[in-house]
Amino acid sequence: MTKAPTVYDVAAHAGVSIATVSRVLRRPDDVRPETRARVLDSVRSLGYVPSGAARGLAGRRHGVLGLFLPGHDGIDLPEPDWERVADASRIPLIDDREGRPTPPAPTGTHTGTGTDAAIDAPRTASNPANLYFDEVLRGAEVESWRRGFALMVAAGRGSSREVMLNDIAGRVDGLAVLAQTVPDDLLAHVSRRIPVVVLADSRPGDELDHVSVDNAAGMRALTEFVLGRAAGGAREPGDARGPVADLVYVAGPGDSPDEADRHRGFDQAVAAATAAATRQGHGAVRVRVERGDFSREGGRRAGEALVASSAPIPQAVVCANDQSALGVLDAFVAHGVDVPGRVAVTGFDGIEAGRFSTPRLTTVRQPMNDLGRVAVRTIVTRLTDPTAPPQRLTLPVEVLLRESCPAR
Amino acid sequence: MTKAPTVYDVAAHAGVSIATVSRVLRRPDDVRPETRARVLDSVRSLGYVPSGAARGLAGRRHGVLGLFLPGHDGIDLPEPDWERVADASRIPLIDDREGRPTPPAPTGTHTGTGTDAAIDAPRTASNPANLYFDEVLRGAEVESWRRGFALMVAAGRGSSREVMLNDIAGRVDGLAVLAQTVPDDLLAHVSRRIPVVVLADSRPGDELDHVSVDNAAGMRALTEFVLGRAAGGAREPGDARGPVADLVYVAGPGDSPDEADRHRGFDQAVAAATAAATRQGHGAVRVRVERGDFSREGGRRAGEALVASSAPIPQAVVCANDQSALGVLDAFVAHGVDVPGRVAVTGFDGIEAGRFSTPRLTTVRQPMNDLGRVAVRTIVTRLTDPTAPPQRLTLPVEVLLRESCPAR
DNA sequence: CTGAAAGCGCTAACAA
DNA sequence: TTGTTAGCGCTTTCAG
Repeated sequence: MTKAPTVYDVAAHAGVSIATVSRVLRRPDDVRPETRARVLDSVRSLGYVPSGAARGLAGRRHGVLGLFLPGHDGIDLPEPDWERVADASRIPLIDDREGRPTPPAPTGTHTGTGTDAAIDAPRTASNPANLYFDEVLRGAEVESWRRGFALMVAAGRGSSREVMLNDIAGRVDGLAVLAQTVPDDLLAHVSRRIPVVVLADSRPGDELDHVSVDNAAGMRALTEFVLGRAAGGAREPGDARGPVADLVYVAGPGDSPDEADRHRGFDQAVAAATAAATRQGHGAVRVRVERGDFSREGGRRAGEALVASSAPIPQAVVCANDQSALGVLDAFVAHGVDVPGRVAVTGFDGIEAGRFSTPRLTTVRQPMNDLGRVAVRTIVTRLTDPTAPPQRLTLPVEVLLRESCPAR
Repeated sequence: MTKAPTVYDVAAHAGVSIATVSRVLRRPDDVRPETRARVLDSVRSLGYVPSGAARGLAGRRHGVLGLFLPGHDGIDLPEPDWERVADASRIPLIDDREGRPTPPAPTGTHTGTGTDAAIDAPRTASNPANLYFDEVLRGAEVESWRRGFALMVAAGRGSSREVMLNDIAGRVDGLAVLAQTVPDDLLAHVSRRIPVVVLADSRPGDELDHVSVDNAAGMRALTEFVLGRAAGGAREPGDARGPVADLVYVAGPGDSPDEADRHRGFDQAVAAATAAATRQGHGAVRVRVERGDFSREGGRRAGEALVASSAPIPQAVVCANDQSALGVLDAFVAHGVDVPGRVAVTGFDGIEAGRFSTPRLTTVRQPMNDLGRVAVRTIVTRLTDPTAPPQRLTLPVEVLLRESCPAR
C-alpha cells in the first residue's frame, strides 16, 4: 500500500508495453497465451489493481450506476455503543415475549459470564420510513448486480446535497434519484451529463425517465373495495339499502404529489360509486375530508375530530398513508370505537407497523423493491439508446386486505 | 448530454484558466468574488458537472467507500412483472388476514376498473438471508453519509467476483468485505492498494482490520440461560434435582467459522455448568450433537432424528442458527412434541422468520446494522492512520428471549 | 489572485 | 500479436 503499482510497473516487470498489459486485462484473447501468463504473473506478484478512476477517464464509462436517496437528517441515529464494542463481555438478555411480563429481578444464576445481567426491555424498532428506502436500495443493488454494474449510493439533503450529487454524478454512468430529494433545476443540470431516472414522482414537466408507483389506481381499487365492504357486504345489483357509504378521507399535505395522486384515485372511486348508486335510485356517497399531514399524530388528531364531531362516525375512514391511518386507529381505540365493527380504517404504503397494529391495517403495498429494479433497468436501457423518447413507467400496486376492514 | 462540458469549456466561457475553474470548485476562498461569480455562472449555463474519474485520478482520492457483499446467485430472484409494469390497471387484492380463509370467488363488484380481480394469496416473504445483508448495507450507508463519503456497493461470487472486486477496489478509498465472499489471497492482493476491513470473520491469520460479532459469547450466554431454564426453572444453590440438563446441540457445517465460534461458546457454557453441578454433587450435563448444515431442512432432519431416537427427547435443543432451529420446530410440531413444555428450542441470528414462528423463537440477535457502521468507522480511522496496528473489534450481541424457551 | 504546465493511470486508435 | 502515442478531465505546484 506504499505506492500502488501501475500499468507501467507491470509492463516493465513483464517486459511488455503498457498497451499489452491493458489488453490482458480487457480482451485477454487478443494476447498470445504466453505473454498473457507472464503479465498475469507480474500482476500477481506486484499486487496490481487497476485504477478505476484512470479507467473511467480514458474509457469514458464507469460500470457504475448511482442511486441518490434522501439524507438521514431528522432521523434518530442511535450511535453504536462504542464502549461495549471494546468490551463485548456483557451479553444483555432481552425479553421479547408476547405480552411480556414486568422484567423480573436479576438473579445472577443464568448469566455465568461473571456479570450480573438483568433482562432488558427490547429496543425500539427501526424507523419505518427507512425501510421504504431499504427496499428500493436492495432492488437497485440486485438488479445492478445482475446487469454487471456496481451501485453507488449516496444520500444528501440540505447543503451537502448539491455537493454529493455532483460528486456522484461525475462517477457513474447513470443515476436514479428518489422524488423530492433534489430540486428540479439541479436534476436538469445533472441530466445534461448522464441519464437520470426519477423515482416515485409522476409529475410531468421534464424530459427525464420516470418510474413511479400507481398511487391513483391503488387508492381507487382500495376505495372501491371499501365502498363495497364497509357498509356491511358486497352490494349486489338490486340491493336497495340506501346510500352506498358514508366516508371520510384523511388527506396528506397539500404539496405532496403522492397525496394528489391518491386523492384523485379516491375521488374517482367515489364518483363511480355515486354514479352507480344514482342509476339504481340510491343516494350519493357522502364524503368528508379531514386534512392530515402524513404523520401519525396528524392522523390521531383527525380521528379525535371525528369522534368529537356532532356528525355520526362514518362507515369508513380512508387515509392517505399508513401513518395517518395508525393515528386514526389510536384515536378510535382510545375512545372505544370498534374497528372494523363500527368503522373501517385503511392506509396506504404497506409499512411494517401496519402488520402489527390492532387491528392490523388494510392498506396498499407499494412495490419498492421493484421500483429499484425497474429504475436500474430503465437506466441501462437509456444507456443503450440515448435518443429514445422519455419513459414514464408506472408500477402496479397491491391492495392488502387485513382486519381493519370488515371481513367479507 | 451530447458532449459533457469540461473545465476547458467553462474556463473559455468565463474567460479564465482551467486552474481558476478548479479553484472555484475546490477552494472558493482563494478566488476573487467577482471571478468566482463569473465562473459559477458559466458552470450553471453550461451544465458543467466535474468528472469524478478525472478528479480521482488527479487527486488520488475518491471520497467513496466500498462494500462488497456475497452475490445473489442461488437466490430466487422473481422478476418484476414486466408485463404489468406496462399495464398497471389491474390492482390485485391480496388477502393477508390472520388465519385467512380460502379466497372467496371473485364477484367483480369491488374491482371497478373493469377487470375481474380475484383476491390473491399473499406472496412469499423475501429471502431472510438477504435481510441480514440489508442491515449491514444500511448501516454502512448511514455511516458513510455521516462521514461525507459515498458508498459503492458491489456483489459478486464465482467468476464475476474477481472482476467486480478489482473494479470496485480501483474506485474507492477503502473497502469492507463480508466474510466468505472473497478468497484470502484476493483479499491480500487488494489490500495492498487500499485498506480492507473484513466483516464477520474472526479468523486470525492476516494483518487486516476485522469487525465481527461475538458468536461465542452470545451462544455461551444463551446456553447458560437455557441450562438455568430448560429443566423447569432457575436452579438455586442447594437445588438437588439431579443433572442440570440434557441437551442437544444442532451444529452447522464444519467449515463455517460461525459454527466453530458458536460451538465453542456452547461448550464453554456446558463445561461451566458441569463444573458447578459436580461441585454440588450432581451429575454432569449430558450433551449430544446432531450435525446440521444451517438450513431449515437440515434442522428438520435433526429434529426427526431426535423424535425417532430411542433416547428420550432432551430438555433443550440448542441450534447453531435460526434456520436450523425452525427446522427442528417443524419436526417437533409435526410429531406433536410440546415446545417449550416438553423441550426448549433456541436459534441464533435473529432472523425475521423467528418472530413469526409458533412458538416464537428464542435466539441471539446479531447487530448487523452496527456491523456496517463500525466497518465504515474502521475504514475511515485506517485512512487517517495507515500505520496503526490492525484492529480486531468484536460487537456485542443480544439474547432475545421468546416463547420457544420456558418462561421464567 | 491568476495562469502555465506537468502529470495522475489508463484506453484506444494506429503502426509496425 | 505487440508497441507507440495521443488524449481522457482534473489537481497541483510553481511562477508571475
